[in-house]
Amino acid sequence: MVDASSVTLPPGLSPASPLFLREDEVRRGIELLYFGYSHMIRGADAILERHGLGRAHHRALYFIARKPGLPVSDLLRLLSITKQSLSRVLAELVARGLVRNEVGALDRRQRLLRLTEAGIELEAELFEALRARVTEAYGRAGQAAVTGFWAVLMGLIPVEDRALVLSLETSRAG
Amino acid sequence: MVDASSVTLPPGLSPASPLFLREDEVRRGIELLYFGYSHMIRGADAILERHGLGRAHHRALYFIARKPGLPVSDLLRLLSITKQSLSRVLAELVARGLVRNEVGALDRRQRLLRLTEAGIELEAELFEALRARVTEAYGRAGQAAVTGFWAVLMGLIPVEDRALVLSLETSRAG
DNA sequence: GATGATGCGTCAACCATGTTGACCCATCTT
DNA sequence: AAGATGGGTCAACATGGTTGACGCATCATC
Repeated sequence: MVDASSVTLPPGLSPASPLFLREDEVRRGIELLYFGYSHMIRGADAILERHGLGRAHHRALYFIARKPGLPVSDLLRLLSITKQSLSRVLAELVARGLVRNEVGALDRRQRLLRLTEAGIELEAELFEALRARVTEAYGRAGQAAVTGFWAVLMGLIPVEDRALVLSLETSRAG
Repeated sequence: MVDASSVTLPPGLSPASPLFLREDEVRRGIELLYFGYSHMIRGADAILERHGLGRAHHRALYFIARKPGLPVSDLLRLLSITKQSLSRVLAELVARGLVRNEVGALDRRQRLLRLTEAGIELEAELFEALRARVTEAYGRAGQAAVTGFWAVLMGLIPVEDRALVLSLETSRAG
């Protein structure tokens, strides 16, 4: 349990009532999730197009940036796609000099993925597009709302998959 | 401003700190949105497959169920796809007897979309799959969290598009 | 009442991104 | 030495999107 102070609501949006498990409230959540997700993702499309890349490339770049040196198998699990599908994306990113491929030190069968300098630069540009939108939404809604946002979303993830998501968190001392 | 009581966090997830606009907190939001959305949507895949339908059909069914009698143009705006793409989906739904097509009363150029009895039944089944997941997440996180969840997501939607989302809300007297 | 704009449907070609299935190689494990 | 695992690759195909061009019925306007 965590104390939440206050949540600022955008105009037209009423707060959850005690009957927040009714069908209408569920549909509202589904719709907001759909539109919110769509718009956030769309925010990077212009940049991607300028570079001749698609959303699949963006997802791969994002996770490689997030976990530099992650093996292909980890990326496969994060993306929930087949290796055939991923290999096409990865091959293009490598060909464009955005991603690099090292042999694993512990297990030489593994291929550890990293962004090149150019890759880091592009991912930063893509991230900035998302960051602008997310911090705007965070800031307007407030700290308490953000905690609630996280809590509901984590609850939508099956328990057995949560460790994977938490594994992305930057470990920080303190 | 709305008072929020308390938010229950899943294990492993810390609440937003006063520094909740930092890069790490933004990335966490992006990731939770990605995984939460993906898993929610995936929850209907088994039903869809049993009926030989895809996610595109699901989206169309969902919005037609939500706004019975909506014109094709509204559905196009909700889905953000081209009419050529939608017409393929719609034609299949009509052929399967899940969606019906009326001529508009005010404007006879419009085609107003409705679910048939079979369509209503299927959509209810699909909705139930999502509802189970969403109410579970809502219930575990708590009412205050849900309000925050909505507030952040609405904030991610560009102001000019929010009316469209709000137009889906069931108007309720009182 | 002709003219133009609008809502919708359709043909065709193409693109992005996913799938299944089969097969191969290098490397790790036992 | 034998088998399991991580990864790459070829090929065929599915899904769901795009652009562009065109046609028709209907509405709105001068």
